[in-house]
Formats: sequence, C-alpha cells, structure tokens
Amino acid sequence: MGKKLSEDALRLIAERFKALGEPMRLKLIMTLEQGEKNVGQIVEQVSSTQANVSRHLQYLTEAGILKRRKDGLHVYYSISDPRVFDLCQVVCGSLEEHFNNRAQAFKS
Amino acid sequence: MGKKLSEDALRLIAERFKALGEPMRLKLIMTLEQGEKNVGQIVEQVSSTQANVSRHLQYLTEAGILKRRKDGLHVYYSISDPRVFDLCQVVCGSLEEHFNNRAQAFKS
DNA sequence: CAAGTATATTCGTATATACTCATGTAAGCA
DNA sequence: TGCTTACATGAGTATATACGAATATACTTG
Repeated sequence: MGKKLSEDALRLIAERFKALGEPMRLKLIMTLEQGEKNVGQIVEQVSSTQANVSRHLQYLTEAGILKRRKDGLHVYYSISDPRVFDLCQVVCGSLEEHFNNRAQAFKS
Repeated sequence: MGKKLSEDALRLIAERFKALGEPMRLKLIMTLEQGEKNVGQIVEQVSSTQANVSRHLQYLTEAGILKRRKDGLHVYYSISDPRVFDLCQVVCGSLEEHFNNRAQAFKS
C-alpha cells in the first residue's frame, strides 16, 4: 500500500470489504456474473426470501458494487464494478494456500 | 470467477472479507506492513486500548492474515498473507473511480 | 379507478461484535 | 517466593444487522 491512509479512507475501504463479508451477498454477486437479472430471477436462484434479497441488493448497490435499472414493473441489477471478481479470486487463492498448508501439517 | 462456489466456500470467502471489514483491523494491518511488531508497539501506533488491539490481532491471526510469535514477555505479530495488500489496492482503485464518477456528475 | 404483479420497506427478534474496565496468566527478575 | 511487565480474557453494554412476516409502494392492465 505504501502511503498512509487516513481514517476516512480506512473507513471507506472497510465498508467495501464489509459489503463482501456476507455469504448471501457473495452469492448474489456470483449470480449476477452471468449478466443482468431482475429481482424475481435472482430470488429464484438463491434460496432466500424476496425481502432479504431485496435488502442485500440495495446494500450492494449503495456500496457501489451493483447497478440498478428500472424497467416498468421490474428492477434489473447488474455488476457495476467487475473488480469484485478480482477480489474474490485473490481471496480464493489465499484460502487454497492456507488450507494446503494446514493439510501439509498432517502429511507423513 | 467462472466455476460455481459451494455454500461452504462462500462462507469462508465471506469470513475473510469480514476480517478486513473493520477500520481498526485495516489499521493494524497497515501498521504491520512496516514489519513485525509486538503488541505494545502496535498499541502505540493505533489509538486504542491494549485489550481491543489484542482481540483484533487475535481475530486477524485466526483468519490467517497475521502470524504470531512469542519471545519471552513479548508477542510479535506480522503479516502472514501479503495478498491482503493486493486486496486493499484493488479496493482503493475501485473507490477512487467510484468517487471520480460521482464528482463528474457535478461538473458543468 | 380497480385489481394484479414486482419490488421495497417496516417491524420485531435473534445474533454478532466492537468497545471498555477489570482481572487473569505467563514470563522475567529481585 | 514475591514483584513487575506484557499480553490475553471475562463480563457488561451498546450497536449493527440478517432474517422472516406483514405491509406499503410503484407500475401495468382491464
């Protein structure tokens, strides 16, 4: 990171991470990787209630991760910042290594 | 991301993000970017109580982000997974763009 | 306008967790 | 052994938030 980050910057960064710190929200993001979907379609794919999905979608939109588009009765959500996938990838790699190391501890 | 992730995988990934979703914890991580430090040194640099710092350090250690080394009376913490800095970098870039876009909306 | 559909919001509950203060524990030294 | 230092942990409080059930809102169509 190099430079020092202000308290405000840290708060904003933390907020972004926090938005990704919920399995259901990650699930919604993964669902939207396939492209724009409306709320009903999303509810079908993740097993949760409409109310809950709606709230998480709002949360992610406010965090700048999703985009919202209204079309008549439907509201379509899509990924607004594809970098979330980079983030997930990095974390996945990190976890993989983490558990590999743990596993090593039990080898011969 | 490509492949589908299981519920368990999503939980683990979310946990990792959650660990980074707290300004104080990010502050601790930034402090340790300069290298290994003991708890007392860390407490000096971040403005918080020893108890609070200790708990956050433990949290980050359990999340696999920090390492712990005991030496006599002192306990030294250091970054165990440098990829956290990549993550922060990505988020910083993302936020910068986000706010630039917002700012644009008010230009002429 | 009435009725139906898609989404958002309100309310209540349960749970998590950040924080402080006080105390416990472990290591070093007289 | 007793004292001091460094760190961890327990208890209590305040706050956040995930979730479901019910209700409200927005839009479309008859």
